[in-house]
Amino acid sequence: MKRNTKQAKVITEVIRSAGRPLTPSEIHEFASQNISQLGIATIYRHLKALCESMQVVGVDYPGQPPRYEWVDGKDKVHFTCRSCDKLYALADTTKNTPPAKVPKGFNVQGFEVMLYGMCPECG
Amino acid sequence: MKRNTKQAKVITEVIRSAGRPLTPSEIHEFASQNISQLGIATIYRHLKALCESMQVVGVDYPGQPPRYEWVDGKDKVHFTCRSCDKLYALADTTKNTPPAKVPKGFNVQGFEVMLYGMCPECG
DNA sequence: ATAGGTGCAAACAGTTTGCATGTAT
DNA sequence: ATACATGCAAACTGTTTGCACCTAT
Repeated sequence: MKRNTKQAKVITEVIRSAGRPLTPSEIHEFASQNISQLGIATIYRHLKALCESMQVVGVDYPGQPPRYEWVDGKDKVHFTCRSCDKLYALADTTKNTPPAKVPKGFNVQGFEVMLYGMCPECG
Repeated sequence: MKRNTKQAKVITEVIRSAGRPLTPSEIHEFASQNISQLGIATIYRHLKALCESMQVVGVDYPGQPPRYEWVDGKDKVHFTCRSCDKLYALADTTKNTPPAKVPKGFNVQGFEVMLYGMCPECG
């Protein structure tokens, strides 16, 4: 994706300004407010490219659709509410230290933490 | 799934003895060695039931197919190799303490850690 | 005997791909 | 001018469902 097209700008901006991980169809929905006729395939093509260039990262949780969020080097901790299924990005309080010891031979380059429980709204 | 059928026994045993998270088609493949004609739908039906009864848990990682593993109260830390894509279940060395602080109002009931990097075979 | 489980095939949802058209460079 | 991106629709993959048959209770 080397060209600075209208679609590229809008899709990137939607993900960057969301503040939380979005599903492909959420991204499509939001970006469509600026570009009618926007095809869902274009979303997937940009997501793939953005993931490969490490600007966007996927966040998966069993039983939920895959989501994607902008990488700012901070949000590696997520919280899923067991009641309302909302997914929150929390500040990384672990200071880039992997929160677990690993056996010899494993070389840890990055990590992700998923917490689950009850969010403030669900109590 | 209240009945103790041949399929239930084999599927449960495959997951329990695998020692690592398996994809639905891996489970199907292994269980088919004992039961020919085993339908993939039966795998999905049992996986759903086992997840609901908390005996099995899903492990998702972006870009990879969903996997399922037996819950033994220990394996909450996983390691994905960026080179060969194998997924390892590591011993939980965090002693059930969530490896991150959360804002007020969030009630953490459980957590999962995903590490990624190079495994001994690739590294 | 009967409620529940199974296999099969069809339906479904999410994602990817082929192709003709459009557009940034 | 040309190589790349887009929209559309068709193809594909993984998962779920409807239904007739089977089996553990």
